[in-house]
Amino acid sequence: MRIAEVLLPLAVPEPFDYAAPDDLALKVGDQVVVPLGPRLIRGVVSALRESPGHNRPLKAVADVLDDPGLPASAVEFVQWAARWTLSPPGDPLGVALRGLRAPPPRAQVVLRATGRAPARPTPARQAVLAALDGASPASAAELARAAGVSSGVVKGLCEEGVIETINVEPAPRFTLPDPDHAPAHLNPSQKAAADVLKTLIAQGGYRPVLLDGVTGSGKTEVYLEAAAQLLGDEPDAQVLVLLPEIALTQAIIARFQARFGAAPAEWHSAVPPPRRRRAWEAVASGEARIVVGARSALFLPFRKLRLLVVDEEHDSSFKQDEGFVYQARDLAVARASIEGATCVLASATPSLETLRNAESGRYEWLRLSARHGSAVLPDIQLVDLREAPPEQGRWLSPPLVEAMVQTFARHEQTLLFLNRRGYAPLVLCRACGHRMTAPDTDSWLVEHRYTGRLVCHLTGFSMAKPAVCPQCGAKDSLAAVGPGVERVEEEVRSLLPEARVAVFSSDTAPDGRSARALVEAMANGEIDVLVATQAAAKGHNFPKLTLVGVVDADLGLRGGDLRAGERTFQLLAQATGRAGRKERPGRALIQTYLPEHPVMQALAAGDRDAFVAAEMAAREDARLPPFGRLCAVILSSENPAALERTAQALAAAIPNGEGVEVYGPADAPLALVRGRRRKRLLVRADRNVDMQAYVAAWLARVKAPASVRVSVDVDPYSFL
DNA sequence: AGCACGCCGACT
DNA sequence: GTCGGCGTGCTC
Repeated sequence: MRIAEVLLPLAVPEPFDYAAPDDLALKVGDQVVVPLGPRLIRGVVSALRESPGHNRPLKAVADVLDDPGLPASAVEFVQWAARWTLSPPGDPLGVALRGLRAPPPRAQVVLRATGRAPARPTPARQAVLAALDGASPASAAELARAAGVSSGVVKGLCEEGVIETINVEPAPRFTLPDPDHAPAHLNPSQKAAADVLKTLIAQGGYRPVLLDGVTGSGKTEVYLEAAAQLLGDEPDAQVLVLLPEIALTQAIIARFQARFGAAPAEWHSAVPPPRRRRAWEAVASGEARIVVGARSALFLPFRKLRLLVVDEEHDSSFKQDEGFVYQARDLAVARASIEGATCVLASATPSLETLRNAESGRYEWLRLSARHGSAVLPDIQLVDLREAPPEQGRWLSPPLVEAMVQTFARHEQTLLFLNRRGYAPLVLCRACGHRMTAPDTDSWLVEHRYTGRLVCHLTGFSMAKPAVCPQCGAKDSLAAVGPGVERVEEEVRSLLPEARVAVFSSDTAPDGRSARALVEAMANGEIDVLVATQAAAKGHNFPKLTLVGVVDADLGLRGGDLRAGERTFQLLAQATGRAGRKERPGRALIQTYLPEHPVMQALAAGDRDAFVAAEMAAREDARLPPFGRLCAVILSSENPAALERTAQALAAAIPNGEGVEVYGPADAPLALVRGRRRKRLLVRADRNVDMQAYVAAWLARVKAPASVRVSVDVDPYSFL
């Protein structure tokens, strides 16, 4: 008999077997309805096999759905992703089917004038016709509101035949990109890279490529031209561009629109569900040729994916840290391999993992040298805060203040970078030393002065700032400790009272529109000093910006995270790269207590290679990524005793294996989150070890009680 | 994810 | 004496 293996969007560890009735003519990727216990649920056929018999009675597949199926390669990718992340296949399957949850957009109706004159042209009726001129309202109520009359007036006009409703095509179709619409003029360095890339794409098959070039060297044009050549040669080919943040999609979509005369499909969580469904179907049918999106776009049902670009590949936002935990950059390489596509990883400061692959020759390495146009890299200086400390209660050192004053006098702009939202990261009682923390958590509450509240940045909890210390009851004893962007803004206002100062953080620019408004104000010179978190560090171009001040360069280095140095280098290189992009030379001042640290030395020298060499040597010594691999096993429970017992049981069951060590159990750095205690074990494995198999075998030995949650994070980035 | 089965508190 | 609380476990 014929057996269908069916993936279900549930937390079950493997596909379930069902009898495949011959009359359904099933194939891999079909969406089917299957019985599960007492109910019927949707699933996707992952394999079909012929079997002489079966070990137990099988239920039969109930039906095939009309919805488009997943291409076989997408099914393979879903299963690969599940194995890689040690997750039930239902997790990636759920992501892959997410676009189908919403109904498709309904046919739209608009009102328009028929041209017939109303029998009695009252003022109200004339107002309606005036409001209709040039507008296309979707309902009588909307038109009535626009005209300032009651909807009865509109209704009367409809009945008289003065206004009619017509059906229009739902959302605009995906227009085909035109590869010859507006070709870019590439400089010699870009052209050389684009030519290699075009050759690789034309050869076909899986090809991983690192596109490596400093900020402003024009990486986007390079992959745009490569995509143009591909779409010219193979009109049915598909291109996916993955971006680390939703905020960056608009800019890239505009670039594609300008280059190809057609907007690409957009895919991320902020796209309304009906439009997402249309995009999903357009990708499945092959109608959408270019997709720009965030990490989950990786799971779309491409028919013929030939080019996959991961832009800003080093960005830690590609790591999904909640729910289904995955690193989209790594999965992108896997998807490209399954699809036989070219995979371009682009960055000015590539991750050490990617650089290692490029150095070893596993990835093609394309380097862009020159900065675009006449711009030069900024002159970068370290400010040793031990020698030039700020005044008591201030955060800007005399050299930085001096530079800001001069810059302001020349009517040029300053960007002060501090990756810390709010006014102060810690509120503590001067009388008893009590630290304000979120309930059931160890994490500090951050003071926000704009809103007068204390906020937990991890859980979103917030409360009004209390008048007395909740611990000892002392009055007016709560002191703000340390700086956030709001506090630096306050300092700038007192230093430069005439300057126009603004703050750019996820608080002042919570959505794309307000972020764009701030970026535009800055670009138009309406702001003299911008105090910003990392929200403004990437992707924006400010021609009149000539001074970048990094308020606390050591911030990212505290906390003992494996990638602290790497991340700090990337972020600061990015932030200092903002200065002097047009003809004016830029300057960057980096405040640090650790001027001799390799990260700071490399930044000051503008020498990425020196930093990478030092960091690589240290990682190799410790056999840490990219020379080894890590996997975190995190236990959490509301019951401390059960947590402790499970941790001990797991520790006792650690299998022996060559080239693998397990550290812990230890309290997780944030040991208490939402009332749950957390413990962590960390696996380190050599690269030639099948780490996933090792961890799976280990966890299978121990049966954790339901009160203890066990979660696995392959290649962890956050050590919280 | 549902949905059932299972042992302990306030009701007709 | 029952109705029902949601902890635990199973679904091909």
